[in-house]
Amino acid sequence: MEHLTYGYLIEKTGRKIKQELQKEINRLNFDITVDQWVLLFELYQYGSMVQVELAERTFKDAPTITRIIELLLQKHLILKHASKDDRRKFIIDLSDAGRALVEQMHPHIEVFRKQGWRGLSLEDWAHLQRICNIVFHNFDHD
Amino acid sequence: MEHLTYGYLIEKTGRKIKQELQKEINRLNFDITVDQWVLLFELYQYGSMVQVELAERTFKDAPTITRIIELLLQKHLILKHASKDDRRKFIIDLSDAGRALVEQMHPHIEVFRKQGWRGLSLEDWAHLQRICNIVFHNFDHD
DNA sequence: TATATTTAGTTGTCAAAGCAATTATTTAAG
DNA sequence: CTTAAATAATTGCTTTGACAACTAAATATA
Repeated sequence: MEHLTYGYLIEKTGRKIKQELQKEINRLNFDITVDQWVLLFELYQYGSMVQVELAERTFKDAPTITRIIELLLQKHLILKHASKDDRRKFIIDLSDAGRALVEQMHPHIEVFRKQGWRGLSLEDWAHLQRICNIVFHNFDHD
Repeated sequence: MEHLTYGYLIEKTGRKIKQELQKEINRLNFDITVDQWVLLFELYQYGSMVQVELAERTFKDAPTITRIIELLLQKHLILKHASKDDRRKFIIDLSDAGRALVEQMHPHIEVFRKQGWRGLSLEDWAHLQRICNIVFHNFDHD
């Protein structure tokens, strides 16, 4: 564990969380990736959305969103239809199957999430938020 | 910024750091990626190493290391030679060009690193380490 | 010693990240 | 009103991450 830098530490931790969550999803026999889950859950929480909004919310770029959407369409978990007021836009919606999947997965994800936070407090959460947000902000623009 | 989970927050922050560091490296006209930098710097700090060791130190898996090494060889920044005592192993070394590059880049990377930590203290660093290590450990094995 | 198990490294596949370039459409400016 | 600039989404390219399957060599076991 020598002397990692904060960037290294954060990246390593994030990768670990993602990797283990993926394993858990696989163990439960749900056939989607973590990033696909994130996108579905976003739609579940905030309702149908245009692709740019999805990109902003998930901090992914437009091409990445395009491709995740492609995969979720193949799995029939979302619907994509053209916007009427702006013909450049496409509105993305959960399908019934998508909604059902989110509702089935959500409790398991919550359990997983809590397990990862074992031994940590709400105060720690406040710390983590503060630190990450400052770092993020320090790099945002300048 | 709604109500992110810790996993989300950590991943988002890590991605931001990596992205901005890459931009900085590009601005300075160094022709390598962040992950290639990490590997070079590891060799610079700890000396020549076998691929498994590089994998452990950087928390990357063997195939990823194989491929990063391939790219660094193309750029003549490292050397790869067979180990005498174990014919499965390959010893990876910095080339003179690699060493020179690290020494040229290092000060800039340090400046970048410090800029990202603006407004944060040593105590914050201790907090971050504690939190990340606990989360990591919570997922390590169970 | 012969056989089985680990270990080191490689290759292939798919998903995702980041970037540049492109198309189509909308909005702003002249 | 026409042209220029901005926006939404897509496509292509390169790198990385995770996993599975594989080869070759070393170590352990019978």
